[in-house]
Amino acid sequence: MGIPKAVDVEVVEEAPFRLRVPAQGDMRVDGVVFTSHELLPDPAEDGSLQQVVNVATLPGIVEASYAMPDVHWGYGFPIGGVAATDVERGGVVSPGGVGFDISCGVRLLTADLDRSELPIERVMDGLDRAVPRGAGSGAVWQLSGRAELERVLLGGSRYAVERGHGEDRDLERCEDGGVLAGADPGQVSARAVERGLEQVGSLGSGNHFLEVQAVDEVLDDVAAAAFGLAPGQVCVMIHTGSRGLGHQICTDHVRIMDRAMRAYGISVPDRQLACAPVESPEGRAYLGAMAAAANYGRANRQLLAEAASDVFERVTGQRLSLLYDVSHNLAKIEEHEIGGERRRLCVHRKGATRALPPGHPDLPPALRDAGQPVLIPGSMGTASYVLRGVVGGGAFHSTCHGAGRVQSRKQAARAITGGALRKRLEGQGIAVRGASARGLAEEAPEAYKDVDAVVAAAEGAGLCRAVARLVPLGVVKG
DNA sequence: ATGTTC
Repeated sequence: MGIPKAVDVEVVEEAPFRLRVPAQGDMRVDGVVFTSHELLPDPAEDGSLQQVVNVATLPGIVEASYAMPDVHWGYGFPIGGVAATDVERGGVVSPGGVGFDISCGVRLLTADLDRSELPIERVMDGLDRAVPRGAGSGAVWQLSGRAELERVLLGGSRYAVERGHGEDRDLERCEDGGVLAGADPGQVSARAVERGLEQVGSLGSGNHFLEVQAVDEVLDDVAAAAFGLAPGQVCVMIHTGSRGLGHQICTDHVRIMDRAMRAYGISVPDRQLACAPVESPEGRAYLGAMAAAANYGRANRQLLAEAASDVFERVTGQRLSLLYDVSHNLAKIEEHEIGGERRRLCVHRKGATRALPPGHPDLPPALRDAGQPVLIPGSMGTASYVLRGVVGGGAFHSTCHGAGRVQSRKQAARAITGGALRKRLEGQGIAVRGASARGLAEEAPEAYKDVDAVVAAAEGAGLCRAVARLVPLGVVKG
């Protein structure tokens, strides 16, 4: 990824948890980072602040190039970045603004059980057998060919439910009702299809996980009651995305846009920011393929949730109930007010979560008064959070997505062995299943920011409110 | 994140 540029940018702390980088040079808007100086990665080692500056040069960008408190270095755009472009005024879409794991996201399910009555080892043994994971193949579904895969790409979670994996109520609890409109399977390459055929209903590797958790602390009584969360309650959190299919789609369309940019007269300070106007053949092609990958990721989480629910039913007699499913890697066409006018924007959220405020019409009735649940997976062995959107938030109704890395995978693996980490987690009473030693070491908590501090910064910046803090009882890792 | 280097 190269060496970070010596960043010579002015950073003004204009409010608590709000740093501003005034526009200079080719920047069309300011940069705004919702964080403190303490949480901001060291510019000598991490290029994310320079990436916030680079994103501010994109054609059609409005308001600001935003970054969340968990910001760190990514491909082109920072992870934790939010950028919106005005579709009718030459605004671009950039695959790097979504990332390689298109529609990576989180689903949280609740069990009507207290942690004291959960036979955790038996549940974990069941999950160990039921959850396909790791870099290779193995999945809940085996698709017969392109025709069947296209039903997944068009139907997302709804298709999984139609096939008997879940119930209609689940779809109300999914962003966009479980299906992102505008999917165009014709823009998905043969290679992406090939990679996708054998991975629907699989966890993957890296920071993806399935955790059994318990509510440690309720921080907003009213919203927690609306979400069905109580102290001691058992939950299941699933963090995964669109696997090799989404990765291939990103690769394919970065290449297409890299070649097309010149024809549109677009120049960017970093090739990884390859982009095209939303209203161009290349822009539409990417958004159609991206929506297809989003639906694949949603079906993936739906299938894994059903597999986990089957395990809970066998072991405890109780099925799981879906609280919410939301992505943190997506570009969406949304309407927002800019300078007193409703504008159609392409909102890129990369390692950032949509956080709709109470009363928003896109929320289902059961969640409308409380606001959208925002699901924040912590690093392994640490807390996770449920947050909610707030009226008057910021960054086009967005907030953080997780703890955010501070060490590379290589650095983390050098610092601790997988065996030592497993022992430590088990010493903390956390059951670990099926993780490779290397994979475990790469995900060591010390490789991440403190999720409590990240959430405090997101709240302090006024982006969201904390509803509940969850702690892990057992983790299934790829 | 990723058939972890087309």
